[in-house]
Amino acid sequence: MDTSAASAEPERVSKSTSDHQVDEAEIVERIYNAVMERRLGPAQKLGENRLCEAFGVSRARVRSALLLLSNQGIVDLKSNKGAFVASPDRTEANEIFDARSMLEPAIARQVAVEISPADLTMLKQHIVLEDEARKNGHGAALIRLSGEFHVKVALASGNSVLKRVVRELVTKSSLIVGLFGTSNRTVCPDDEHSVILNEIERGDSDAAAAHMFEHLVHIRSGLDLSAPRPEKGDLTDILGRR
Amino acid sequence: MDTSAASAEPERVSKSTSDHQVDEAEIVERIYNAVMERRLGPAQKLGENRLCEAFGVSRARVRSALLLLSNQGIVDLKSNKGAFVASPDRTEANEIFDARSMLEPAIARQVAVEISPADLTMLKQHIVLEDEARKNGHGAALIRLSGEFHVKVALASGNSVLKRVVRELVTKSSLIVGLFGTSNRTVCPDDEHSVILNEIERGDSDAAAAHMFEHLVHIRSGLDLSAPRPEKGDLTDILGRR
DNA sequence: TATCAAAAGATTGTCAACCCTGTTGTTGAC
DNA sequence: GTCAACAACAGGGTTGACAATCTTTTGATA
Repeated sequence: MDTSAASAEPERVSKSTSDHQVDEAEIVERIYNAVMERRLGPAQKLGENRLCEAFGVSRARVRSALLLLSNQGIVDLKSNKGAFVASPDRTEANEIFDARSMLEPAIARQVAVEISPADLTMLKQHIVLEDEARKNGHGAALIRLSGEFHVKVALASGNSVLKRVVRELVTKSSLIVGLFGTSNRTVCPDDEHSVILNEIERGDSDAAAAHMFEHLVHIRSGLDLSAPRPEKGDLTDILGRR
Repeated sequence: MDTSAASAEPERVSKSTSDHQVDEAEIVERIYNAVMERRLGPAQKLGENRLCEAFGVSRARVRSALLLLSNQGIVDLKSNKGAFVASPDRTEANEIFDARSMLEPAIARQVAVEISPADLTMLKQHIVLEDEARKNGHGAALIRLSGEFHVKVALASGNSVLKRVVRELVTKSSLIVGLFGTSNRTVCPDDEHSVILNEIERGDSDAAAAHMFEHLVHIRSGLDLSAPRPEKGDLTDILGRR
């Protein structure tokens, strides 16, 4: 009884106004969010038929979406065996955080130099949302919001390419934290986000970049990459079957 | 992009000698290369049926490949109208080069700090290839190699995530240079690559990062941001079986 | 009882045919 | 002569069935 994927179906309005046929992008989006909120865990199987009835679409569409997700490294597509949520190993975890440590401080610096009032408001509101989620004990939402902050900073750079890349990296980071995280506090420590945002608002680009780097170091330090990966995967994969 | 295709690929000798079933990855690869070598120009139409006969595969496979390319921003997928090679506008061009200016100097710096002898050899050999192509007047090859140098530097970082991102950015840059380039010399000026490589070999990380940044500025300065123009060509000739 | 083998069941991979949308060329009215 | 409506065509979008592969169950045998 998994069904941990988004089970809510969009209103099935006949076809008069906005039927809003679910397309690949939406399926990708939903799975993305499910991963971000940890409702989907690493190595979890994504059967095509399950997804079909979950989203109410045909298999072809599900397969397209899975192919896209595979291309982004969010799911592993094993031939004749099916789709599984990606299960990054230590190497990949390090690669992703190395990449983030290269990119995100530079993005924060640029955003601190020049940010539009609208984007600044957006980020401030995001902090409010985070605080509310933290206060109300909405764990899943907080996890997702913590990741989204980084995406929104990239969005504030006005560079859609950067935003896409960061989004991908952040999503994989969610998987990594789920696999290697040592405590629940490791998601995004305390209120570092608001500190960074303050520096962005002040235009202190050096501080913003430095703290973004620090922030990533903190997240990373909450991981235990020495531990062997928990075996959620298929036993046949682990136990050979060669 | 690679997914797990690097693993076992048993020769599927179905009925003929070297039939070699082509999969999505190969179609993507070929179109990638065609774009890198400018055999495919911006806004060029990629009809599904044409591609089918060009590659000798079914439509479903072509559609999967096009979806992947669309997701990477290499082709535009217009509903009920077909697939077209992407035609980046000024905004996107700036975004891509901004992203490259953020990433690639940082990568060059890291590579200069620590590079394996094997990777160093690989880069040196690449420079040799570039020189040969330049000397022998192999324009298309030189164009592709010029882009590939940047990908190989990312590869030398040992970070497959970075490599993927850079590869995507470089490919789009090929489209941009094809659209906005003012002369043939703008591809990758002179021997800046070998200069950068020397600094990497010397371990002069600051110089390597600075020159990589300069190098990107040079490429960018060779662009003239004005209206794009479409091109033509026969797909079967360009993409025909190798 | 444990092990192996074979068949049944389930899931994925592939393909071909059908349907719908957009385009183009023609015709007829103003 | 110009424009609008309509019909024929081409092309992409969708669906369903079928084939190939893997997993599980079942049964026989040592």
